[in-house]
Amino acid sequence: MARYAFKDVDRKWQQIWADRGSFRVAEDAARPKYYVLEMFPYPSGRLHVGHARNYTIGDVLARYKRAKGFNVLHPMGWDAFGLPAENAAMANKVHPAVWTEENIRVMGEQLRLLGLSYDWGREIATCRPDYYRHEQKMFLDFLKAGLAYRRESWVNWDPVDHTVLANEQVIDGRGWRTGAVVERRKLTQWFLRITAFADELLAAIETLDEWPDRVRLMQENWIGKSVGATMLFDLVGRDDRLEVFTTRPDTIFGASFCALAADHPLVLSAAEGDAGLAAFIAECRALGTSEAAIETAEKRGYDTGLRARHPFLPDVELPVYAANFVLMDYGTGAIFGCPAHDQRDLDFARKYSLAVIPVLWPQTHRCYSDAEAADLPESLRAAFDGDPVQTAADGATVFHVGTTAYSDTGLAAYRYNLGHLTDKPVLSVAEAKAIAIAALEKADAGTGAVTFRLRDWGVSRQRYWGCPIPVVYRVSDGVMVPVPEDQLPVALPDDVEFDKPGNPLDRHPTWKHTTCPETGEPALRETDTFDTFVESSWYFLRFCSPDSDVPFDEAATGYWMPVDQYIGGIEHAVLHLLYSRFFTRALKACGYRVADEPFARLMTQGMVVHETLQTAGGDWVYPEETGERDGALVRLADGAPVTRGRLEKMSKSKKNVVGLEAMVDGYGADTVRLLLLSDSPPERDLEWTEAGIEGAWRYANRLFRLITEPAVDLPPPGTPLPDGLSAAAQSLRALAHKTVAAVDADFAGFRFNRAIARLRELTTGVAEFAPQGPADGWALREASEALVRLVGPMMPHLCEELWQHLGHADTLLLDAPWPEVDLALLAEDTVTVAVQVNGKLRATLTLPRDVDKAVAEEQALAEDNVVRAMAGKPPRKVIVVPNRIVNVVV
RNA sequence: GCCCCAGUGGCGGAAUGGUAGACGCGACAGACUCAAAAUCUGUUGUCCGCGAGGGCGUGCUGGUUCGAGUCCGGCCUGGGGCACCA
Repeated sequence: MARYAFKDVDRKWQQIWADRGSFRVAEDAARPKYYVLEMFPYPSGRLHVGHARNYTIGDVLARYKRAKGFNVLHPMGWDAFGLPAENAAMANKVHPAVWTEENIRVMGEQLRLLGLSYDWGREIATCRPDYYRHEQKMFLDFLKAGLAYRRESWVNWDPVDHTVLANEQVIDGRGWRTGAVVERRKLTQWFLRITAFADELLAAIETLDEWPDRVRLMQENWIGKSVGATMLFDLVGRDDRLEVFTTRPDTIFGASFCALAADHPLVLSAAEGDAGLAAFIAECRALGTSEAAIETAEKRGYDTGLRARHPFLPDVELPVYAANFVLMDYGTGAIFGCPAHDQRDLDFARKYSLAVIPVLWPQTHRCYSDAEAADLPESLRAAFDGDPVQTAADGATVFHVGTTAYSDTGLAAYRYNLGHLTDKPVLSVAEAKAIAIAALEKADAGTGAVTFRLRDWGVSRQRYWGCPIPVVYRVSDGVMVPVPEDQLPVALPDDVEFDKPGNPLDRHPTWKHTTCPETGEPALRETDTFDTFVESSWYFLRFCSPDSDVPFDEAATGYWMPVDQYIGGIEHAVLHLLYSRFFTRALKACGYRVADEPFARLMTQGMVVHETLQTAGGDWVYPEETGERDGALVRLADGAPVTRGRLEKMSKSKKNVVGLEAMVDGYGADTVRLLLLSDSPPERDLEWTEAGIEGAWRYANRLFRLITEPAVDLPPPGTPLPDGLSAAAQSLRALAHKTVAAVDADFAGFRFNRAIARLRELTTGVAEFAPQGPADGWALREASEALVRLVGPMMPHLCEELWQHLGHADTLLLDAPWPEVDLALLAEDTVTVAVQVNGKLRATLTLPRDVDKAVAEEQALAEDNVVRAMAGKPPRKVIVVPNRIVNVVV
């Protein structure tokens, strides 16, 4: 049995592509361009099959577009700065640069094993000075344009290591290395002014109509535009006023308290005379900086003793709480609480026994206050806890807020006609908001306002392995001075130690000591480095002109940009993609010529997941550490029983990684590629299984044998269509042409799994084809070539080999055009029509295409099974959908 | 807590509102073989029936429709994101 020698074949064609420079590209105004980009990887170590999925999808598209006549740019590089390199440095005493470059080397070799059509001449690594010096230049431009600035901001602080922790390094509120309770601490940090573009970034989402809806929605929510009002409350016994932001100014008459972030200046000053409050603030700070941690914590507050006067009801004084659920970064860091109409406020009010005052309710209902509700039967009161709207025993509809807030927006009855601000008893919430805002403005107690959830992008990191921020601080007066462009790059020093915690740049004996470029006086360098998202916010521009002396050559980006198809994980749906969209706009504001939107089309692929193995104690176990004993799976080292756990994303920590190299070594690149494309639609997670790779391997061999052992001698390539094709040959032609059309559509829509299913059907069609006469070899060649050409983007090595086998000695499959579809072969003469009785299938009919409706109806009603199902009743109605279905309603 | 996504045979999945389960995996039976592997052929949602055929079936539950896996409402379960992981 002939097997395909994948090792030789893979090596042979990779060598030929490399020798011919097949994947080198340059701008060519005569041809349409297509820029395919997969999110570049962090060089973490070895590639596993999960990485390979992303690149395989991109490669299929790149090869497909090339066959369709496009000038395809398909580059690859390394997102090479980041925390893991420093962790490795601490754990293994290896320099981050050495560790990273070694990983790049190994992963580059592994990527090459897959036969990906990259223009490797454009490879970039963001940790190299010839990349990051351009980033420093752009930062200086941002600084000049006012798009970069410094202010104080909170970080997670490990009090034992004296180091800043990433959210990832905070586990259950404790530092991952020291186990010490993490604090929030304020540092002066650099920010990029992404909020300057908040409205623009939000509005332009509408133009991204080739992005997945859910990514667009996530970005919208992230930017989080809220229209509402800022309000000013007089503070009892003080001169200053409290400013709060609200999206529901119409509920001001239901206010029963104010709540401030624990770090609000008013809280901090109140804490000076209140040890309990100071302790409360400390507790809030121990929650860390992540929103998830803050929002999932039990809602708690502390009465500051301050009292805020209601802007419209001078007699009403609201208690002012410090609260752990109010975020200092959002709005003004202060809210008023209206418990009846906000669930979180209600939970808080019930906990601290604050008033719950409904101000609006469904217009036809009777509203009960807490006091009135107390007299109601227990059953009805309990019902209000789930839903404020209930039917009383006498049939009346009543309204009372128990433990569920009423936050519907629509037409509503407003208590006191919104405090006599209007004559109308019934208003829409939108009208009521406008009335409340007008009244606030008239009373000089507030104004309409828009707030965004989006915050400016904090880019300072107190770490070594990142791009240095190119500014210095003069020692004499502390003035910040940008490093002049001609002194770039500010390069990282090589001689650093990781034996102590904290930022090695800050500890370095000499690096930070320099002179002021303006005065020559002693100065200290900024020792913070950039967030690694800064590098990935513009790498797609650098790929267009990777050797340019400027950040990017505008002629090159003018030709290649935008990226026509961007491919990456959904985990980047917000940050990376939003930062990149911001970067193009910020660059434009600095005078660079660049399109607003960097990525025209986006596809987010799912993860590759794999079975995990775990002991009862929860230890993850490598498959090779286990064995069978007495019919049970155990860990060989200690005999502990091992169970198959759930499917997880491949990761070192879960010990479920399937190495790419071993799979390519065992089955060849094309078999691995086929499995990654065939088993799931690309957006969904894909389970890697042994059975799956075996199945793909069988197909590779089947295809190899099919083409290398044809049922009949084929005419030479390019022979014109002969006369006298048999009926079997005609139907093989129809199948081939239908498959081309369908695969074309599948590729365009990223339905690779569907395309492969169709190609398997064509494979079966070719295998089962029995030539009837001398002319039939022509149809077999046509179908075989179509099959090889169509499978080619997915299994490029094997198909090049088969293409050669089909007699194409001089031209590569890579450069062969996509097959043309003969539309005349697609139309079928007859169709199968389903016949239903009352929606249930009772028969199928074979009818001429586009037959008259009356004929279809007549034949349907004549079917035995249809007659039986109608049980002698006359048809009340017959629906005929041409070429599809006849539904008889009786 | 907030936001998002997904639930279809034993498994991965297919199905412009129109024949649910394409294609593959697995399983079972058979062919080839001394035997095994590989390969090839057939069967395979489930229940009733000798058969013809029929009942049930796309997480649950209501609705729209001649017709719902698909559209709408209410749930349930699982997964992802939440600003210093990349």
